[in-house]
Amino acid sequence: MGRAPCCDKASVKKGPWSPDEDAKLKAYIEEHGTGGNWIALPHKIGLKRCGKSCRLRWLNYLRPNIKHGDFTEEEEHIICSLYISIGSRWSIIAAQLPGRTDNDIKNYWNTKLKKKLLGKRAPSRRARTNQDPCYLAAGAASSSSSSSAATATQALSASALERIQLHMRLQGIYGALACSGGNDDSNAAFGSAAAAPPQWPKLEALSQANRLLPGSLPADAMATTVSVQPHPQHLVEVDHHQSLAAAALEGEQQLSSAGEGGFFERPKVDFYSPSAEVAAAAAASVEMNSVAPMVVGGYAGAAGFGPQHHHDELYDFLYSKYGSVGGLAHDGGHVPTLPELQCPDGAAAVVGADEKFSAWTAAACDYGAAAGGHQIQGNSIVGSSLHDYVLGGYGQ
DNA sequence: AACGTGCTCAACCGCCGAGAT
DNA sequence: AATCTCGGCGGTTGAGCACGT
Repeated sequence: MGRAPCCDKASVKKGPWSPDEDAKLKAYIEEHGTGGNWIALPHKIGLKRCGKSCRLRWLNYLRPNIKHGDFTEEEEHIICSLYISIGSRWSIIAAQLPGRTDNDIKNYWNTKLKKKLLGKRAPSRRARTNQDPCYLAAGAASSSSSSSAATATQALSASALERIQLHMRLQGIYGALACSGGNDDSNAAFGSAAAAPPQWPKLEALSQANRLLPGSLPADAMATTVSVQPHPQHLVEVDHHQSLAAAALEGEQQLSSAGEGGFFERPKVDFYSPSAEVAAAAAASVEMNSVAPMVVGGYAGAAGFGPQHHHDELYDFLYSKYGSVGGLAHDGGHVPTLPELQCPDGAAAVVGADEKFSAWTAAACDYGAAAGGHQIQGNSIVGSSLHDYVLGGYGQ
């Protein structure tokens, strides 16, 4: 049942930090650094705190150049796009937003953005502790470790479910705008530009100036602050097809490297690739591309809807063009660009993301692009279990 | 004014992976 | 190779505040 706690809980103070404790911790770290040992640090300063607590306090609150509150539209957009792409990898998302902590982003997502995008109320305390069916459905996956019945539904994490919802909402928006008349044949829909479903919003580069992290921080203060290196070749400069191919190739490699016995069966991949060399070259520079899952899911043939289109769509959705519940103003039609995601831990993060992707794209992405419809085909378990959860979010 | 409910966010918990021994 | 220690991460909790009735 896990390893022993890192400190003696009986002699360790918990709860909110006092200004005095903050001052002690800040002064010490600014002068000496952490010494590479958070556990020993509180004893050196004379704080009755757990080392992990000190680390958290420093990283989330005391560290220089931390921003709190007031997320900009651009930041919201980045968070949403990355969440759709990689799920709840808050540290990776935080690495794209200088000055923001993973904790802040996580809180912001859970309390505001999720509701704005999904139109879903956060489960009440009562619902969480009792038997609220919606909450149980949503939380089934994350709390199912003790269950021996590893159903497909349970294998989907709560964040994956939310991402399905987000995608479906965008799908619905798209369908309402672009798809006149229903389409019961999903394969036909994929082959038709007129009925093509949207691809994932593309991540593009923020200006480099906006990406650089403060260089004045002590090295150990950057423990979870990942340096974002200038990137010589932005996705935005890469031919779209190259990006698709590269991302698909990378996903292919990662999935194959996951070895045999994977939980999910891979869907058949049939994506456009100009050439293997180009794809390989692009793959070397593209750490992650949110288009990849859609490629894996079989959408790559869709034509006529460039990444900017869906990027705009997400933005418009987020900022009320389509009457989302958020209601934030969208001034002047300017759409901020999104960052090319640079994973601090590189391949591992990508692999993890793709595992999630393969999970739900394979299981649930074979749904039709019918206008206004949110059908899920090909996996009745996922479809039925999602039904209430998904539809419950509409109409707000 | 009093009460109940919902929201926010700082902090905690427990697991995992990496590195050291 | 096995075990231990630590940093890091994502999920969850709960105190305090805001708001509605």
